[in-house]
Amino acid sequence: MPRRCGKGPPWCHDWFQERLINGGYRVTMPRQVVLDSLINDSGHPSAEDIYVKIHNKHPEIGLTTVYRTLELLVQMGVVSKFDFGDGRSRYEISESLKNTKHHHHLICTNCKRIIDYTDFINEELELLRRTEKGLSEKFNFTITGHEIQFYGLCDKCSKK
Amino acid sequence: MPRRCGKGPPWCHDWFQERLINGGYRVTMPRQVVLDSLINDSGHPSAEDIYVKIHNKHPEIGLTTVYRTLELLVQMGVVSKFDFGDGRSRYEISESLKNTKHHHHLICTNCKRIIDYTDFINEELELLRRTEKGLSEKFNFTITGHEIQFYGLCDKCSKK
DNA sequence: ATATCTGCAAAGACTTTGCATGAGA
DNA sequence: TCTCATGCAAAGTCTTTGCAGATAT
Repeated sequence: MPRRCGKGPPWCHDWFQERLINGGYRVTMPRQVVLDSLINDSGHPSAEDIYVKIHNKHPEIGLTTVYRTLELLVQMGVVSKFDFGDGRSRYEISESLKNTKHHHHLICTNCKRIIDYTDFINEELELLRRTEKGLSEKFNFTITGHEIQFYGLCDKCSKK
Repeated sequence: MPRRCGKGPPWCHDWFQERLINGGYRVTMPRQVVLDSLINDSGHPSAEDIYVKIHNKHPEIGLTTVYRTLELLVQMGVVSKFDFGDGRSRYEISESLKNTKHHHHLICTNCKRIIDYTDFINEELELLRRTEKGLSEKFNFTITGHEIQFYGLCDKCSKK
């Protein structure tokens, strides 16, 4: 039977507890803390970024658990995993669970700065939908996601 | 003074020798062998794939050199580096140096199969050009490349 | 009660670095 | 000749795994 948050701690989310239970998983503190950290993060944290961020309040949560939790969250479709080519995976809460608009990424290959852009998105999305449809028909793929990113040098790095 | 291939071995490419020299690099056997392997590879080999592929004919070329050469080739713009989320980098000769059309990738998240698709590319490219222009103006970025990939399950994997 | 989760330490996978030897110009 | 490139082994990162103890239901 799903527990209810009531006036619970900030990392307590009804919908998440229910999704865990429906998936046959247990509602644990580390899972809720990691999820909450991602909900309140506007960036693209790596596993270690998350570990460090929650470490003050929750020193009992280990890096291994963060990795394992992220894997679970990705598998549940709650979180998206990205690779921007700097050798570590980065995570972001799924757009549908956040109040942010759909966006793509612009990455500076020099300083690794990542910019989310939402401009031009509508046009892109429309094309993506069509492409997705075409691709799934032609190759018999069940398409679950896409990634679009632009690489280049940011203003500061290109001045040098 | 640039050497000329003449009736040299298959891995001898005039233009590459010149580009090396112009860049202040030396024309060495491993560099030419790695480049030639990529030219004759229609897939998306990892560093180790390349190492294995050339190892029979060139057992004297070590994995470290393959890594170092790939880094050089990417930096020279001769080769593109990709990350499909399976924990290793993958490489492809730049389209302008090969007789293949521009393509994007469709990746099966289960069996890791990668399909190059060229359909819908024209429409995509046109949109990308516009987006690139818009982004570079808005964020003052010097855009050097883009990556578009779709993820999903291939026909075989989605049947299971 | 008991199957799942967790933390720690150790192992694993890929990539990079240090250094002496070898090769290109 | 003299600098740059290479191979080997070792080190470095990020990530995963094994296992005993802790926790959720």
